Amino acid sequence: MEGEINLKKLAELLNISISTVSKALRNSPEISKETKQRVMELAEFHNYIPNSFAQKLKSNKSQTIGIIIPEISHQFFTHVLEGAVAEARLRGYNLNICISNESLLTERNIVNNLMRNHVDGIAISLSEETYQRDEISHLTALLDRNIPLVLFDRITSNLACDTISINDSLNAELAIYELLKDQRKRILYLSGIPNTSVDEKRKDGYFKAIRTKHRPLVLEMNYKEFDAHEIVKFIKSEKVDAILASDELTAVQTIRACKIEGFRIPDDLAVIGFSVGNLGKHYLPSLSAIDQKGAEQGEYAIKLLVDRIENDLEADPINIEVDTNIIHRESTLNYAALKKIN
Amino acid sequence: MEGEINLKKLAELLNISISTVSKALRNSPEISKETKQRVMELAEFHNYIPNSFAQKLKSNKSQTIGIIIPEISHQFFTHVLEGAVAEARLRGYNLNICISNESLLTERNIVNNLMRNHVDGIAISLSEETYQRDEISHLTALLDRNIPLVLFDRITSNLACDTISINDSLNAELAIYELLKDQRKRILYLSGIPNTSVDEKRKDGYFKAIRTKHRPLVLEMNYKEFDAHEIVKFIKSEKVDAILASDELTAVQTIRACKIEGFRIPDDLAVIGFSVGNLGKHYLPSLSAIDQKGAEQGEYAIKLLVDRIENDLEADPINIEVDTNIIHRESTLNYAALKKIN
DNA sequence: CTGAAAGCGCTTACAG
DNA sequence: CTGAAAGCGCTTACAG
Repeated sequence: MEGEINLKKLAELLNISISTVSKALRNSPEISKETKQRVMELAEFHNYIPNSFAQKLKSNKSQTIGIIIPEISHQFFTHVLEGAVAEARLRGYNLNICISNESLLTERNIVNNLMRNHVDGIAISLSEETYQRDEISHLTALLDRNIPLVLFDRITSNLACDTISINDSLNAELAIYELLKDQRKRILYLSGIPNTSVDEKRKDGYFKAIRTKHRPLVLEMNYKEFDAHEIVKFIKSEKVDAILASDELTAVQTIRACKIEGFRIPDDLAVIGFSVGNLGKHYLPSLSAIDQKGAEQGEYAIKLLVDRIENDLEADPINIEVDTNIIHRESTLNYAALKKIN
Repeated sequence: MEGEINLKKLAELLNISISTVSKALRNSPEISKETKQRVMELAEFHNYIPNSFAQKLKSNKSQTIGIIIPEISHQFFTHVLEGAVAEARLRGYNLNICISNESLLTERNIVNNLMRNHVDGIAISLSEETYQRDEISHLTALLDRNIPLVLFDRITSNLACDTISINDSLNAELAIYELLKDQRKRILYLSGIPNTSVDEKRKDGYFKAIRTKHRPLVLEMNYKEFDAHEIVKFIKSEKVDAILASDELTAVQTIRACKIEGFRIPDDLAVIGFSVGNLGKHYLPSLSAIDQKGAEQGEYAIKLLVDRIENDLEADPINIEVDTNIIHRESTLNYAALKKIN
């Protein structure tokens, strides 16, 4: 046998037509039992795999969904992938996982590439650069071509498409209320992922909650350029006694810096961060955190997309808000209480 | 304009033949400058994107590489992805990222799917189940079809294909020598990822180094079912004074459990773990670790694969061992020394 | 320099 | 129940 086995070769070997082989393999009711069996057996024997390019060319459907995440350092996005992978398998779609590395150019190239590959739909969490520059023509191009698009987590309201997110603003607000209830008076919002929709919303929620009570304190410091010295200086000079951090990496790096300086967590300084991952879960003290429901966001993104693809939805964009909650852990309990728990 | 734009429609609009349009777009020297320009302009105007299915059907090349990782909780594998993504982009290949979730069945489905999609090559780190049951027929099937295959990190010698790895055994050995030099006498090898090639090799290295000096101590405990109580009990009863952990999650969970029990790290207990990620880097104490060079492994895997695909290599399998080293951090230094460093 | 024709490997409406 | 034929959208050897 030279080259790959295909329908033509199977047909020749069986002395029947290509059409019959094709129909037999697809278990068409047109074909007799005996023929089907002969065909199936030979196909099995030769390990026949249909050429998907030919099938896709014919059907013009790729049975593939593209998912674009902006980065992969925060475990949140790996949770999203886990949810998306599971749901895609369930629904019988391939998942094409892409990473934009927070770059608009890369994101654009990815989208073009996915279009060239005729994906049936795309789920995306916007890159920092895309959001900051509000350059979304590569995404409107998708909508123009009627390719279903779902934004998750890092979204924008400038696109008429489905979205999945948590209520970032409300969750920040609730976190601040908890800290206020604990008599914290100098509460800092520490922004480690500037230029993202979620950061802005979290900041908004913080402002809303804090304004009635105290003067707001905001510090912006990208988690990639975390400066332990600067953060400690700020906390000391502003007498910060609690922090709401925009993300897990920022929260944990802050706890570390402060513990080295002799701060007791949570006694001297309480910390809550957005996102639950291994980093915060296993830290000592473990990090109190707002669960962003990564797996659910990934799962719902695929669900929505498949429903759109298969035309099970109304035309109007759907905006899903995933329910969430605060996980209370050691970084907001005091050690006395902790002793009793463990 | 109804439906998608394609060569035929462009040709009609321009009143020239499909062949000429095709050649013009591929910038063929056969075509005149003027024609090329007319074609390019119209294509641009209509946002023409060639149908990749048709192109791939014709060329029988997908320009795509599949990469399969077993899980995504350990940051090591996200490092691999980062390296692979960058190298694939550089070489002009698409990367199809897949996750087997440590399941043989899933891994097999992924491989079949990648085959159906005619990927030009596959890079894989074996799932736990695949390795444990030594069920590799889905991978030999690739070799039978002359589809280039590269194993990375979690490899097996039962496949005649290229491999990328670090010297797990030697690195474990060296780590133990360091602990011995520090006068540690009761050194435990803590295995959090049982049934993987890397775990076995690390254990081998541990045995090799420890045997001449002390009685070996091995404890197997999957990182997913980490039991703080049990580990502490073991450490106390065996008077363990140092640990080599097979992975970062296991190492960090152990440090946490022991610190809560009052152990001073590293004074009472020194810890080294395989793999460098944010978890160990930001911990307090930060985790001394063997760098598994995730990004390099991903990068080399793609490099090798592309070289194979483009026939730039000899037939014999190539086994690359990536150089690595121990990152000395706080979990193996004592705090007095640490004070001076910071 | 341009174009007609064959072919990549499938699927399916149609004929028998 | 089986098969001949057209077509999915490209590329390219060949003819002019």
